Amino acid sequence: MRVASARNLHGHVTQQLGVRIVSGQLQPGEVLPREETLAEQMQVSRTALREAMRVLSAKGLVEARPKVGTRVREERYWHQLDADVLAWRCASMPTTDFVQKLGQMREVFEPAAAAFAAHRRDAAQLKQLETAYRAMEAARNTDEWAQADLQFHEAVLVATNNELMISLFSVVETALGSFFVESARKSGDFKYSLPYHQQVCEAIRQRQPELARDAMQKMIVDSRANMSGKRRTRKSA
Amino acid sequence: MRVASARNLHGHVTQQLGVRIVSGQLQPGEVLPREETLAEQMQVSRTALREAMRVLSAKGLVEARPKVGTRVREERYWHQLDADVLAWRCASMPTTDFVQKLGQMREVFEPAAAAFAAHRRDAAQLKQLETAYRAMEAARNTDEWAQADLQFHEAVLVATNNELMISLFSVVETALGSFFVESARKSGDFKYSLPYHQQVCEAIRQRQPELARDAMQKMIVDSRANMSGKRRTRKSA
DNA sequence: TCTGAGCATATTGTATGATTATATAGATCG
DNA sequence: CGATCTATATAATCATACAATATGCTCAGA
Repeated sequence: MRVASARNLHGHVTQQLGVRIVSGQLQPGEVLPREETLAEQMQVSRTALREAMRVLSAKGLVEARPKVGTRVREERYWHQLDADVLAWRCASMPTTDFVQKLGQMREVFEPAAAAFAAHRRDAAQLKQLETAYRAMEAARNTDEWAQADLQFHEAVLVATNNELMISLFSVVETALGSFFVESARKSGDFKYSLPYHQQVCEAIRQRQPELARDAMQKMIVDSRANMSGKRRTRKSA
Repeated sequence: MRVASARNLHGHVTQQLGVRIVSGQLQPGEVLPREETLAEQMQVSRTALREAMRVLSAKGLVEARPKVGTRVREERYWHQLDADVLAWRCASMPTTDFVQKLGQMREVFEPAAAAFAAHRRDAAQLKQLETAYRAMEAARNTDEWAQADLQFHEAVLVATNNELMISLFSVVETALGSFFVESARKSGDFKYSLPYHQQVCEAIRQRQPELARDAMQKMIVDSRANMSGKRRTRKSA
């Protein structure tokens, strides 16, 4: 998932202001300094500042009106599923509370996605899935594992043939990504969840939605327990 | 959910270009005319055009690079869960296929949301829910019903205390909204789903997640059958 | 002929100043 | 006291100039 590139100047400005808003440094309701002043403060032209504001406005973070100024909107208007908003939030408040909310999202739609995938997958999508699975089997270290794992889950989502779910996965997974690798690193045996993946893969191959759903469900519950520090149950088949 | 207002000039431009891209009139890979030319074609200044481009770029629809120009990105990069992208899509391709995908999303996360709500709701949130339910009971026509229905489902989502789910609901529901009222209008007895709502409400009140999940699930399945034209089964309690 | 460095060029990126539209608050009139 | 009109601050739009940056071409050298 591409995130607001810092390559351009307005990208920098967008990011800076975005973080300041999402982190709470700029409170909702607060009106920002007028364009000219703020541009001067940030050492950029009004053009760059305005383009940044336009983006923040599109993300629901601010609202600009003539005469009154630009004010920070309340949280309920923020586009919480926007990749940038999510990233800024992860950067500024890495509270376990927020990670749990992301985990809840996964827990909700990944098992459902596995079921849909078992319904609708085509041959090419199954092949992608099996390739990812074999890469997980072959992984020699946590990095290889994490990469293959991500591809596996992405393959499941792609096989749903529902681009809305793919997009949701992409957003949530990117936000959770850093925690996954950390989790894998903490775990002594990083391949402990391989049997679950095998079951999911097999169920999708045989077009058995309920089996796929259950296997995915168990995998996530176990993964969650592992992330929260609890010792996993060793499985070998 | 606020959508790109057409109040501002760049809002108009954003919308026009957005629709042209999402509808396929502008194909992925295609490079747009250079800023100066395009601005002239659309009878706006380069400034307004650029601010629109910046927004479209933030939504993943286009990518601009010096010397090469601005090109339409492939669909997999589009932010499919963006409210505007979704709205443009609904406007340009009202195919049943896409409506089904939206319905799948609902089917996945609304029952889960009901279960979470039963877990985590506080007193105020329950009150909101019950208020919405009574409004549904009291509805005298399809418009009142549709409004109360929306408030009911929103109250369930709010009670999850997970702003990511709230946002997802807000986006999906807005896109589906027009189809709901149409569905209610087509149905002779628009209150046929009231018993399901009662069950959901009661389960959340009693903090019984699984009951809430099941009731919501049944409601959605039934609603879906109704929308696809099949005659509903008359229920009275 | 092939290869790579460097230069020319087209396009977006940034900056600045001026003008217009708009919403708020205050003044004025009934 | 209330409604309407006016003044004004701010964002919105426009026009123009200049800077940065990729791309592709040219041309020297092997």
